[in-house]
Amino acid sequence: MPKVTPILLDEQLCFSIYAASKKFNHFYQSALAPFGLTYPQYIAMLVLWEDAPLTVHQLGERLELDSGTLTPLLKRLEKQGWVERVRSRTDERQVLIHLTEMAEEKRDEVYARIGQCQTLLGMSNDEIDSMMSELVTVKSQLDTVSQERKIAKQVDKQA
Amino acid sequence: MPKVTPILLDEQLCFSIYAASKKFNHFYQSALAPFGLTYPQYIAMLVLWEDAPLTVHQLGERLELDSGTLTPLLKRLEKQGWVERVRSRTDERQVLIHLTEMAEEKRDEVYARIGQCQTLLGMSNDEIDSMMSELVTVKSQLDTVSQERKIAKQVDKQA
DNA sequence: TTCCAGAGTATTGTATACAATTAAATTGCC
DNA sequence: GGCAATTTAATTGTATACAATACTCTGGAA
Repeated sequence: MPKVTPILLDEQLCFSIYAASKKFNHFYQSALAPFGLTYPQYIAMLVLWEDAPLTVHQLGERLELDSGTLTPLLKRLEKQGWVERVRSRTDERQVLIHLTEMAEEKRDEVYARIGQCQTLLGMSNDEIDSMMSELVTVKSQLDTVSQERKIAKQVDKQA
Repeated sequence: MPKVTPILLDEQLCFSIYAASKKFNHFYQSALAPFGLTYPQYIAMLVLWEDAPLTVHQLGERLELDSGTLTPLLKRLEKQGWVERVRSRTDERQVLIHLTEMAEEKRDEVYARIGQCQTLLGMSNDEIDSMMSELVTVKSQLDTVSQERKIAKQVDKQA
């Protein structure tokens, strides 16, 4: 009997995404070094530059992160002067994340820096569009399958 | 003057990859729950099932991880009975990662489990191939740009 | 032989992630 | 109005990642 082998293409796809994600992370970290921002911190700032103030929960929905990740991340952003965490008066459960003046002032600098670095990537809009739509497919498949914790059940049904 | 905006497509591409990577991670974690393996642990096992024994360095090259990540990961795999870490006799600097009997025995079970779960993804080989080749492009771009720490220099040259 | 540059691994420190739990505040329902 | 269920953040515990450093070992040069 031949060796049982896993579906290698899927493996490789997953690993490629995993590796690309790490590389992007490093790329942004280098690009944003002058500002001392990590990639997760940067995307949090991006959302806030659009829509601040937001609650931790609202920010988490946009970034697909929970309070276990965001609370310490936001504390670090606060310590570095980018945001202020303010307990809401109308609903004391909520913490509103406000931008500081520094954040407003540095926004265009950060945008410009990222813009410059991204041009180094040299991907066409078509290439990007195509990848994005495929990634959306993958993500929604993964959502359907795993978000509802159906994996075990479905596999067990097969057995 | 209009607001300066970053190159949103690139942002979205990066975020899509970042989010997809996290979802894949969770997907594998659920699928492998019966074995108690995380995704990074699983890909380490995959490589070892192909080629054990390997040194930490060799494993790290395949997985694109350094000893700072691998050492604790491998210690956990050892504690759970999947591998043995054996200091090489011919070169005392090296640590050889061997598979345990349990690992050999469970290999096909793990493969089968992943095979079952992956069929739930429902992507065609063509779709997967196309994504992979695009991801390889992105990764090599990121390698070229950032691996050699050229980002700052190149941007500064533009200024 | 001795010394030293480099290789290989481990450790330390910082920053994510996320499941699970806790704690506080609010809402809904009687 | 009073209390249970829900919502929202924070906390705890585990597991990656990775830069920077430390430490040991090896092989070659003086």
